[in-house]
Amino acid sequence: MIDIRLIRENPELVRKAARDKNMKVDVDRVIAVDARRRAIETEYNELRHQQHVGGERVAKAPKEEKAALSQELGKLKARLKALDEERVGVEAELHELMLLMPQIPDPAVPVGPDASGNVEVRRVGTPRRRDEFGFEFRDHVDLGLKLGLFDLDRGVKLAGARNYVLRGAGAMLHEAVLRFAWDTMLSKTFARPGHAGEALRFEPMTVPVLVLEKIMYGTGYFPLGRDDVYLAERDQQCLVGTAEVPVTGFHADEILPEADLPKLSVARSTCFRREAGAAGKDTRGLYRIHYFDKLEQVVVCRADPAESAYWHDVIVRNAEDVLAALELPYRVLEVCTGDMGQGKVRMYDVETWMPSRDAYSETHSASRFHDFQARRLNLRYRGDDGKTQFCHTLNNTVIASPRILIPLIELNQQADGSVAVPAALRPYMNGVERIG
RNA sequence: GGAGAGGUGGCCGAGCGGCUUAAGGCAACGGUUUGCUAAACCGUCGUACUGGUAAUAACCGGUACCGGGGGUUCGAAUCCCCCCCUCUCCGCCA
Repeated sequence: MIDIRLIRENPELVRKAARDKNMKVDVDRVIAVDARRRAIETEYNELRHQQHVGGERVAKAPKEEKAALSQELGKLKARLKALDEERVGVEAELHELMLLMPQIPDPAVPVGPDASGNVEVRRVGTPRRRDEFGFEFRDHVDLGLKLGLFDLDRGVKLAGARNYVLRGAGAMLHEAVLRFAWDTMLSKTFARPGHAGEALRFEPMTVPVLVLEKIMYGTGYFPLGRDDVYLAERDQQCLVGTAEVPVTGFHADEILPEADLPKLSVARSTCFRREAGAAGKDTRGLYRIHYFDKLEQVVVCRADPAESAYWHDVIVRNAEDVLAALELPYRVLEVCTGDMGQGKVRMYDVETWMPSRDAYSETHSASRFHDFQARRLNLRYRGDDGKTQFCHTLNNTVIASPRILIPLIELNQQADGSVAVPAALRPYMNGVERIG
């Protein structure tokens, strides 16, 4: 959500944001509905005031005058009721329209139509192409099936297309990667800009993966992303596509003391995605699947763009540290306006090299929202000056598996068909150095 | 799932049709007193929208909000209906 005042005072800014983000929004309609809403409210308030004043007169009037006065006031009721009914309709329309308004991207974000407009920021590690292995390259599907790391057919039998079962060393590798990511996150300390002495840590937490719709709206996944979400309609709950949703929503409808900020949280969850718009795309293997596990980092901080930017760098770096420790080549991309999504101010994707795809492919996504989610979630803090403000929110993947197993398996394959376990993961694999 | 009790401001807790934004207490903040701390005393002490003087500052006023929604009434925190949540007991269960 953006501030309605921004639309009233600077509609062109919002129109441009929508254009740049490839979104269709009706700014004029918002302005008109908002004006009507305020007119209704003014009249309604005025009539209610009359009613209150009149009501007091009834209470104090001599008995014989009460009936006449009451009857007189009764005339207000019809108008008030009509006004109230119109207000409900107008507010509902305004709310619906506001849910569609784009967050204004940072001026530094490259303007572009889609993923083709994304800009590479840096590249770390050396990608290895399939013909550079010195033996016959196998992709993760071949390797995984041969080594018994997962079972795709039975995953489909159990749950339909894009489902799978990790087994044996594959299941262990999955857990190892996640547990390694936990430990990496929890071993670090952080300080706010200008507070060098601080030793803030990410707080580990578990969260519900089945949440109420309001949290989906609050984090910006509804209404526009609804098609990609599994619904448990009987209970009016939704399966989350990321722990970002419950973690960011954790303090919804609260006013936090400024001293409690920033809130640094990290949570693992299973993530459920319908992949509604992706029919026929990435159908091979473990790349695009309906469920996976992900460790997610979330930051809730003061409404300060500079601090927000600072934490954005921090969470990108955290992800990079994990990839570097796993010895995986990756690049960081600045995502352009057309590819960044409704609520985001700025966004970086991290793409890890996957030889089978002959490309860097998305494994992480780091987003900065400013107060977009906080407004929807009603997530505020009370500043040291006593004023309440909406927080800023950010999030990034720490690790998502099994997608990350694709480069991990493929890049560590040996001539004999076995897969070497990177040193960082061996402690989490009971010391196993080689699978197969 | 069944039966009962209950949901009021940061917390505790009165109110049970008008004079209640809501007593009282605690916490918090400002001040007086004070060698310091404490105590005592005085004051402040919700959120949002909105009107006026006015700068989105300050002040004065209005409206909404006593779990959520609807109803009765000139008027509802207070009465009625539906829903949600919490607690206790019973049942079931990892």
